[in-house]
Amino acid sequence: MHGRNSAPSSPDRTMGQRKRRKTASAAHVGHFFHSMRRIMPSESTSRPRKPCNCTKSLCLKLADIMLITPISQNAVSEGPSMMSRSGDRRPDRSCDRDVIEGPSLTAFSGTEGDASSASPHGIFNVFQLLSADFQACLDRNPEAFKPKIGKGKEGESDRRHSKGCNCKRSGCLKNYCECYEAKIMCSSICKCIGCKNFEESPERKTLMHLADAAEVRVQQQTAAKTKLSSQISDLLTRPAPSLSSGGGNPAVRPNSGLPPHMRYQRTQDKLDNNFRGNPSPRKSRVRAVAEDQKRTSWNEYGRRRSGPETPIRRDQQRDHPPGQHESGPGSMCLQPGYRSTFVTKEVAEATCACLLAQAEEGEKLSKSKAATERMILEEFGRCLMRVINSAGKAKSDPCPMSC
DNA sequence: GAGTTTGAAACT
DNA sequence: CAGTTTCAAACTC
Ligand SMILES: [Zn+2]
Ligand SMILES: [Zn+2]
Ligand SMILES: [Zn+2]
Ligand SMILES: [Zn+2]
Repeated sequence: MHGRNSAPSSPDRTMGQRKRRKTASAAHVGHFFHSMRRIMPSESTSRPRKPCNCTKSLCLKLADIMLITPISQNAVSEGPSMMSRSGDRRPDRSCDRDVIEGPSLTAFSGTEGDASSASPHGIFNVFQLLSADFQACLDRNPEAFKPKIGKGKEGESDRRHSKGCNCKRSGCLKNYCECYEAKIMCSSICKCIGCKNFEESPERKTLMHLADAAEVRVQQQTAAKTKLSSQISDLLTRPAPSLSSGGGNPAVRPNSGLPPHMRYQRTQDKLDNNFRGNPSPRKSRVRAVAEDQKRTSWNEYGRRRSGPETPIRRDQQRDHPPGQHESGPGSMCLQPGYRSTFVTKEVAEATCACLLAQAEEGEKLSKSKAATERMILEEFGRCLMRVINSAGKAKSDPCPMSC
């Protein structure tokens, strides 16, 4: 049935008559092995491969099949049924691209040794219950199970494409190129035209640098987001601090463990300062802040906050030593001309509206001043969370606030 | 998401 | 071997 085939260059056409001429090719096999890697997680770090989307290529789609049916139940007589489609076309290369990194044959052959030494027929013995399509594949191409690119694990010299690429228009610097996709240089066996994928290629170096920079950027972004999230959740879970000197539990130190710009008392100072120009003793402070916001543009607001008549308090002086920018902490989006990617003017306004709503709510419910301020701060924390989540999704939603 | 580009493999 | 066809993935907008 699977006797050694003649030359690979002379395909056997007799078998095609009985069961639709479709050939399980090296492409199929590559797909097959990567499918098996998902099923048999013998490898330490075998990231799952995305299943292919072949529809017309006679791809066997073993990823799906094997996940449903145990290998032992894939009767050999049912070979044709394993074919995904009944077309009469050749297999496609796409699945073959999966084989670039090379499957770990030891996982299937049960033999020790590296992948390159595993014999195709050893593999075949393990899976002899598989369909005749695989037998045909092996017969047709004894090299089918050999990875195109040596894994080069510790040894690195064998990291080269077994056949070389034939790129003509990609410069071998896009993933169209199998060499580039495998993160290796093109070699002398490549027949590419206009290749820029060699060690000294300036284009290649530029590309590598860009990729590295992008990677660093992503890492920094992730780290910053994580840190900010933890800080905010810390704030939200903190017990309500006392605002007045005699009010709270003396054992609690509300400011401990928070960076200066997030300490509660400091924030309270900001509220006070924001409001200092309009000191109506009758109104509650939060109410006055709200009214201030209502009739003041954001630019004016920001400018006025740092106006000349602002009384400088001692703790503010600590935060803003001479020479530092005059804008208060957390007010970036309020600075004239500053444009934040995520804290846009709309976001800032929406945030203030949310805070105002909390202020009014607190007043309506006759809450204490401390309780109302606490509500406002917690609302602020929720607003920040929304901004952070919105930024994480990197959507272009102009206003992540939903209040 | 739709449309285009690309190169491997099958085929002639 | 070269040229063509076919295909799904990579890429672009
Ligand atoms: Zn496929
Ligand atoms: Zn190439
Ligand atoms: Zn190459
Ligand atoms: Zn090349």
